[in-house]
Amino acid sequence: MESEHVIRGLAALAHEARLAAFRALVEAGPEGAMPSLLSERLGIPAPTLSFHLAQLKNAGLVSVRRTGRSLHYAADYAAMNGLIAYLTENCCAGSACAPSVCVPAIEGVPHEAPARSRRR
Amino acid sequence: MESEHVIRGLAALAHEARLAAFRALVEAGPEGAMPSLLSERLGIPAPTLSFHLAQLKNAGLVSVRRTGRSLHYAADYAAMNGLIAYLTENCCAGSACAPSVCVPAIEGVPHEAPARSRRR
DNA sequence: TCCATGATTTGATAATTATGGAATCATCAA
DNA sequence: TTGATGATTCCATAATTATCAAATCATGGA
Repeated sequence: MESEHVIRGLAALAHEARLAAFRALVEAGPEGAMPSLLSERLGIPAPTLSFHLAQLKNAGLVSVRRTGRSLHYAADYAAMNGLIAYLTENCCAGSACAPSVCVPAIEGVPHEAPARSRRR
Repeated sequence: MESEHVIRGLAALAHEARLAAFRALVEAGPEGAMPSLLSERLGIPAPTLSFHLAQLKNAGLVSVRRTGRSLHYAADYAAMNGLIAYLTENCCAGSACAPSVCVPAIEGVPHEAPARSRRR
């Protein structure tokens, strides 16, 4: 079920701490950021932040990788674009819509442009 | 508080019934649709739908107008674009981002294009 | 080993949100 | 008025979500 996935994404972003964390990661770029940094930067206790990052991860909006004893969370641009595409799908009855696409300009892994408004 | 408004919008969309209703309204265009129609189309009891439409309205994502004894809810494209703009703000550290804009192609009231990525 | 550090899990509590039948409101036509 | 119709509000119940101290896990040195 496609919409279910979208709903999880929207719900994940619909919280002050998570939206702030996600935006910080979006700014951070493909490199991502460590929980300890985000915790300090956003003023969120580590366990609470961990809970919220888990939600974002569960929703597929961020990815994690480990380097030594620290983790690096990074925004998943493709997932974000997918969300936006779903919202704007069919929005203009077939015309006048500029594509909503966002790709990290920094080097990083090349993300393919997300599918757009497949009309029926 | 800007983010608070965005959070209300995201939370409003992060629900199966509301996302379905909003998308139906997005498809319906500026004309909008009546609750009774949506209720039947989406299979949602009238009181429940009314509750959810109120949430969408409270979040500023839809507008309402009355015609006789029926109401017409319509998607607010500018609000939707504002949401998307907020999410993609700073997403690419300043480059490579196509603008995310959606305007109703049908006649209707002309919506100004939403503000995009005002960098700091 | 043992310690220090970065991070998550546990768990108990608090707060918020969703549901839909019944009652009520709003408008119009006869 | 009265009746019919479109829609919302009330309200009790159910379900979900958030918080963070304390405990635990994971990794890399000394």
